[in-house]
Amino acid sequence: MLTLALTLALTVIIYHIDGLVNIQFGDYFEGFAMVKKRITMADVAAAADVSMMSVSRAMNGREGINQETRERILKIAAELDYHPSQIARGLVTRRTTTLGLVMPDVANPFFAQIARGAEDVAYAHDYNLFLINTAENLEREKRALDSLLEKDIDGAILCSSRLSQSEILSFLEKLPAAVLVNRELDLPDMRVATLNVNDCSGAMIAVDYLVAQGRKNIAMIAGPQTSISSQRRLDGYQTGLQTHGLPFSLELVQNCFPTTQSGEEAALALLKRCPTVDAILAFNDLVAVGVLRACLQMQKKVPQDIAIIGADDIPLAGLTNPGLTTLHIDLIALGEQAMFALLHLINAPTESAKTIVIQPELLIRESA
Amino acid sequence: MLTLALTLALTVIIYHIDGLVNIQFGDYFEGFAMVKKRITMADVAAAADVSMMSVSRAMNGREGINQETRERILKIAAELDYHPSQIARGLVTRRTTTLGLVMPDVANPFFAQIARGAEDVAYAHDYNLFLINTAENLEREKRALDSLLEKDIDGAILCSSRLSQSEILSFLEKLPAAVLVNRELDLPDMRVATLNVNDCSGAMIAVDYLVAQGRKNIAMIAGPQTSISSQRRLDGYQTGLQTHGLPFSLELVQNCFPTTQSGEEAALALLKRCPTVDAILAFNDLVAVGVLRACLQMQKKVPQDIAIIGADDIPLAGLTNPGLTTLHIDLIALGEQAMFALLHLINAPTESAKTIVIQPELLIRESA
DNA sequence: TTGTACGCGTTATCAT
DNA sequence: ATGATAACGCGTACAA
Repeated sequence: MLTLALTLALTVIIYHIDGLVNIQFGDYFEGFAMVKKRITMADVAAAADVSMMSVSRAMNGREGINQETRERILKIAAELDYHPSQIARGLVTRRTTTLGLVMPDVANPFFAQIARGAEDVAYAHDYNLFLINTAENLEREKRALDSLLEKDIDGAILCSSRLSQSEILSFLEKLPAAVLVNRELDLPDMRVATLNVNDCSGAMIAVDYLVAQGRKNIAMIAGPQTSISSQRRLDGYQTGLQTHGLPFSLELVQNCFPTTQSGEEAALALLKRCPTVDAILAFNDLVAVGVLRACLQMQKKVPQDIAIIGADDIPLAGLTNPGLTTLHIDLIALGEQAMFALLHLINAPTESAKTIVIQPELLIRESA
Repeated sequence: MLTLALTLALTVIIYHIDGLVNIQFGDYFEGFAMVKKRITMADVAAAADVSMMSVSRAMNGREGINQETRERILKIAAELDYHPSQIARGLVTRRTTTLGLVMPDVANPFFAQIARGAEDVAYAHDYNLFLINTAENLEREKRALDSLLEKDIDGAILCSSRLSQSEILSFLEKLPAAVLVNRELDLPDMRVATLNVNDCSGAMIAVDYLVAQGRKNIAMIAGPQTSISSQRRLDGYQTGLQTHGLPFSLELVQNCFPTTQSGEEAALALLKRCPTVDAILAFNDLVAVGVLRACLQMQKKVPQDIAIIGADDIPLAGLTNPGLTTLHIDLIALGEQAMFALLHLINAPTESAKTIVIQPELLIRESA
């Protein structure tokens, strides 16, 4: 009964294959649901009474076809609502106009902004983007990368990858192109660009500023010890202290996870351990907000008693009270740049690896 | 010279096709870079001295193959690091284990959280997710959906789609399954589930609470007029006022874009127009933060002079000072639920459309 | 300018 | 249990 009722609405196309008459229904079943049949190049060719090659040439804007026939074919294709199967095309061309975007967590505004910028540029160039969350989980990252490879992506952007150098390399060698964000490459590869924030310099600038403001007891809430950018910021912090003849002590450094919650706990611990601290450099803005809350709890006025400087300038940084002084980088632009670099590698291969470094700028609000 | 140097490192595989001897290099060039050759099923079959069908059966865990041979093939496949081409498989099976996630803006924490939840579940079920940003641009949304269709996705989640009902329907009929978030469907379809927040009820609850707190002049900063959820919240707001015998006036409603900036401007305009307002219902938390800033500017104490209630409970809501009282919904869980619903539609088709409604709960912090 | 034959890597069908 | 062959929808190479 069901079948009958549905069948009535079907269009029937009759065409010849190998001398046989084939009757094909316009729609087919998928589970209990009816999916509109996909129009193929053969359908268009039949309707336009030309060969599939002419349709192919017309659709892809290739040479070697009469302008009239091209327009006629295009018109018919549009009428039939024909959309070429990228998957069939990919099988033969080995290009899928599909890219991978791999990051620890899209819910983290830092990465969300990057994703936004990257997707915008990808869209503008007719590429689709696979979103992968690794959740900082190494196994998950590896499995996800394999799945991308199985889908024949043309390239990928890896953000803050946890993979070892050799794991990264073995992934990259199966890919036409890739961009590494927040990660460096030991062995330069002409198919791989790297894009890093100059965290070290940023931290030094922050220390300079704090010293100029008369701060003498500058502490740091660092990120996870595995985080490359945290290591670089710690470096800059130490160097900054040295430059100004300030003593460095491990007591002044507290690690935490890159969350507000964890930042708050770390700051609380730090402030109890070193009550004389008058400035705190935070791993990033999320952590800085945690520090802000800790100060509030400890009845420390910001910036009077304690100055706070964050990093990244996520939107949240401009919304706290007091507003967060932070090391600004344009994250959406960063995402765009990463995608530009990737597309460039894919479409106009260079001879040497590109190394992009982004310089953060101190954005002074109220917290320092 | 270059070619020569590289050629030395290549593995050479010789096999027979149609009686011809074919020599194929282990790697090939893509631009100037060398991509490791993809191992195919034929390679594995040759290495294991079986037919491709046996390899297929072994890899897919199908019946009809000797346990010993299966294990032998699997071992060889692993040694060769063989990964089946999902794209070739998709061409024949019409299933790509690929889904679409369409939203206005991943950089908006509301959607970022949903994306996070959805990706987690998709990953757990071995699906890959295409991320699409529409930027609230109708043309872009349509083009992006077409590109997804061309890539043969198995299904999609559409968040806050701007498409007309007929446009949505014509998209859906080409898809095996879909989930609509923040959007309803006129015509029930067994391949489509809808997932909506009960915004109307949420707004009513908020009004109830404000009235119970003694507020008498409750205004609303609504979202864009095209936003369905804004319309629903406005509905609840009006009904709530009526229930308590409070007068409704268009003067008390101000529309804005769903950003903090725009919310701030709208609140400023509203407060100048109606200085006696003692409570504001905001379209969402982003807007509510804008309202908070406007109050700060106008020297109005929150919640003493003015109470503010937001919506969605994005992470930011818990970080402002004062903390934002808001209509809480678990956004990550929402994303998970949407993805569960989609996978269910794909793998276990139901007979009737599923309509999921999420009930927000008032989360009282300090702003009201 | 247009068309034919074939292959991309896999699964389905039907033999054996 | 295993294999040969034909699709899937398209582009490339070459022929007409």
